[in-house]
Amino acid sequence: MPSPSKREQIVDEALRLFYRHGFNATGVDKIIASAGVSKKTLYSHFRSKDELILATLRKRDEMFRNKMMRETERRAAAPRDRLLALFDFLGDWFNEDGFSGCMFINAAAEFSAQDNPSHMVAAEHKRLVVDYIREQAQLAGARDPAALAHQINLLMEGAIVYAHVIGDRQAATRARDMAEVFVRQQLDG
Amino acid sequence: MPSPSKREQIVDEALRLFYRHGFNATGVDKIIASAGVSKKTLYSHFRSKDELILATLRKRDEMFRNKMMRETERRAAAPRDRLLALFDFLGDWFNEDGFSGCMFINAAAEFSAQDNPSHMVAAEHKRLVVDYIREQAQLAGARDPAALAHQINLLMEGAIVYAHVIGDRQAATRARDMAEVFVRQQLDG
DNA sequence: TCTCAAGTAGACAGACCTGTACACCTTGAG
DNA sequence: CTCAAGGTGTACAGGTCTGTCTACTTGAGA
Repeated sequence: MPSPSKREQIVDEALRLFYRHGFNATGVDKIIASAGVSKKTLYSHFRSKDELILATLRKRDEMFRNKMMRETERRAAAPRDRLLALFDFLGDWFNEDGFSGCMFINAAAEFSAQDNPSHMVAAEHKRLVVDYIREQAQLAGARDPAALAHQINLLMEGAIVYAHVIGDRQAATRARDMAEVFVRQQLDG
Repeated sequence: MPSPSKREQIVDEALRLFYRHGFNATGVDKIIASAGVSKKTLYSHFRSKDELILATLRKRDEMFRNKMMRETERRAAAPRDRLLALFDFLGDWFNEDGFSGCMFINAAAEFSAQDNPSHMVAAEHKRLVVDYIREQAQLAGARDPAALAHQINLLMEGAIVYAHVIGDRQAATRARDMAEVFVRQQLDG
């Protein structure tokens, strides 16, 4: 049975390279060289490059949402404050070294067809993020948690695009200020 | 001297293919086959594929902003209404056949480095869109036209991501409703 | 110590990539 | 009619891509 740790090495390195350089621009040869494994090992874990891409997207989804939840909950205890703390998390992310936008937006860009498996994983990721926001909105006592979650998520997506395409460093705080309006709308008065 | 109409044929076809399938995934051979020109003709107009990509992005920028302005101004006469009509334009665009997101977000995704020439054209496009919104905000009498323009544009970017990645058909109206809040904030009371 | 599974290194097939070169055709101006 | 410029079609060089294959090495358990 192939070793799980080798598999992890491959996925971790593929994640880094796909995120930095894109999916089509990153060859299998570069992945195995960086991961320090042979081509045969890679193909014993994954039937094809496409399957490896799917595996990296699933891992990224898990890692990203875990970090988002952890960081958001570390910053604020009350659900209402957490809705805004999401944007502080974004701000830190934007200023990380090697920030290259949202990997799922990038995947949707390269795999444009909605029925492409990678595109579908990206869409699922976005839905799961909205789910988390909706939970917090519900805990905070929002009148329409689903609507508020979509509003907040839409602002987050906008901020990500701003930060990556234009390189706007204020994107996160700008979006946070906007989000505050909708949070107040649903939780005050 | 190479014929300008041939050049236009090449750029038009490259635009269609790059938008639908992505930049790296579209080979020069496919472009010349679709455009009905020989390889030599393409390379007499463009020194390299990269240069062709830049030319298509510049044309897309021109076409997109012209259409955006035309459609927005057709829908509403008053600058204030135009700020919201932008989202009606987006809604129509999202429902067009072959909608594949924003070509400049896609370009930034494939050419992730901020100093990549294609990425820089994408950033410039976004800045020019903001400029137009700011003009309208100013005409409408906004207290802080630049801030309002950024708010509206951030909502537009969010809507585009929603529409493309998740395939949300309501993205444009959702964003429009959100924009109304900020327009009111600056133009009423 | 023997065995066998998992791994490495690397050649290879076959396709596709960008960009160049060569031979030929077409067309309009002098 | 001549001829030069722009164009076509296609072969080609040199490289990269994915995915398969062979031959060899390593290490742990019976």
